[in-house]
Amino acid sequence: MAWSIADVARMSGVTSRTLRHYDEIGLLAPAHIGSNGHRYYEEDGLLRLQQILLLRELGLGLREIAAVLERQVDQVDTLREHQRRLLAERDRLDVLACTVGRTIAELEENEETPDMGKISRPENLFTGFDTARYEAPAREKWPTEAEQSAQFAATLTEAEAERLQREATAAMVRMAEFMRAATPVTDPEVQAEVDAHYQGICRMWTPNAAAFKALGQNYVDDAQWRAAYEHIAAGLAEYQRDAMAASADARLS
Amino acid sequence: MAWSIADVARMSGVTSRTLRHYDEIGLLAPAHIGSNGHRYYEEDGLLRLQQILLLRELGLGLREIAAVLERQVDQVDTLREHQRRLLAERDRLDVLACTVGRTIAELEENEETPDMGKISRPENLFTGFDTARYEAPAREKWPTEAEQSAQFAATLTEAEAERLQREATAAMVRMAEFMRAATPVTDPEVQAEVDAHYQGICRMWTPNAAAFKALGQNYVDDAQWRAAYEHIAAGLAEYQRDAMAASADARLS
DNA sequence: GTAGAAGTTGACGTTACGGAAAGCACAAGC
DNA sequence: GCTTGTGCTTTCCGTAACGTCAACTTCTAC
Repeated sequence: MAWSIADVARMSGVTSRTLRHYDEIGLLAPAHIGSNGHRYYEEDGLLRLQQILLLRELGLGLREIAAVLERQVDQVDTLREHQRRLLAERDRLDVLACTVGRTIAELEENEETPDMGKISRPENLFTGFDTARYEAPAREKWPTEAEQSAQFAATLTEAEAERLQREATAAMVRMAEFMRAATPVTDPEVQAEVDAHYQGICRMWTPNAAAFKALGQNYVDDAQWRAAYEHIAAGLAEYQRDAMAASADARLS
Repeated sequence: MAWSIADVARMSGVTSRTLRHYDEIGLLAPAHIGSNGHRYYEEDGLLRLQQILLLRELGLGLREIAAVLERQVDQVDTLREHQRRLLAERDRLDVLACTVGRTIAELEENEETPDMGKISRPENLFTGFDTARYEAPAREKWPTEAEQSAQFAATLTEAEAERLQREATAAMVRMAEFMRAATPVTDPEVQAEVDAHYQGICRMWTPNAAAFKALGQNYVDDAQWRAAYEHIAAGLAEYQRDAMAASADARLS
């Protein structure tokens, strides 16, 4: 009893295209091929197809299925590993769905603002730059100054805040270029960047030498600031801190 | 301030290949291109890239991201739909992992048998053919005969049982061909098939006309039998039943 | 002057097929 | 004998989002 490709397709529920594919990749060859080129399958082929489809429904790849059927690997090991991947992927999707849910909630919450449709909130930028976060770690040491900077931040429109963020990002990238070129932190160009940074901070408050150095150290110590710098280049947080310390020593008291 | 492709790659954490890809598909074009062909990005490009990467981390496809950023679709709607898909896929993987776990357990349970490494257990065949299941629905009406068939099934080796299953599958496919050709159930060829079926059953017990007709009706009524027939061809269960009834009327008493 | 770094385009590979095009073989009906 | 229809064949393109060469140009540094 020989079945044509359409017979097997009807019996198994797959398309003839799939059967040709399995033949092509060597997963399931027909028992013989007629003089007209047609594929004919026998019962052992059907049995093999049944096994293929069972494993396929479990989510295994065709490569793995072939290895299992050729007895090259142990099927229990393969299935155990596969299950591990399935569970990991399930958990990933679970977390992802939660994140999407939170994003939706945030978008809807801000819907009444005229700025609807905006996705780039500060916490989503790569730099993690955030005026609210900016002041937080410093507040413990200089509460009065931190209060001033908070008041300043409150005066900004969102567009202005965004422009400041982009400027800060650009400055960080320029610093990274200096670092990559192994420019000493005392180099005039680097110090000019630090000066610009200092001027920016002075729009909020005016740190003295110790405060400015502490701020630099904070970029290294604070996890979020450090991540922001390290995301741009490895070692950038330390480089920024050293440059700020050099600037403070040279020009502040 | 113009950044090279490598600058943007460092800042954003993606590869330059990815940026070229985004340019290629029109998702993110550089601000301008130098006379040497190099891509240069400006701040608005960075901002757009930030949005792209945020949405990408949420699992959206680049096509959808483009639609959102071009304001062609509402982002909240898109995210909601996306979340639905994520949850559905998560559930699917959850079920799949459970199924794989059960399969592993079954395989390990049967490990001590000499037949380890075997995947095709009867319940996994497309036909759903199973000698244990075969007798169950009939047992209520003809308990004695069902007991005989159970004893017969117990005498079979697994290889013999499998051969019988394949024979049964082949017979079902032949019947499906007759049905597809609109062959009347009283046709001699069809009746020959039914006779062979009857002979097979007679190896277990010997139904009279009423029992044989009831068996055929059972193929239509029982969900598992019906599914096995319908899986091969729509309407096959009824066709089989009618053929068996015709045979019973003509040759049994 | 030449090595090295960084850029470019182009093409192929990945998964598991779907779909279309173009052609061959065989049967039925005119 | 010719057309039409059916079923099969091979071959190629497309999918998502890039990774990975390969071959080439351009610019900078020693």
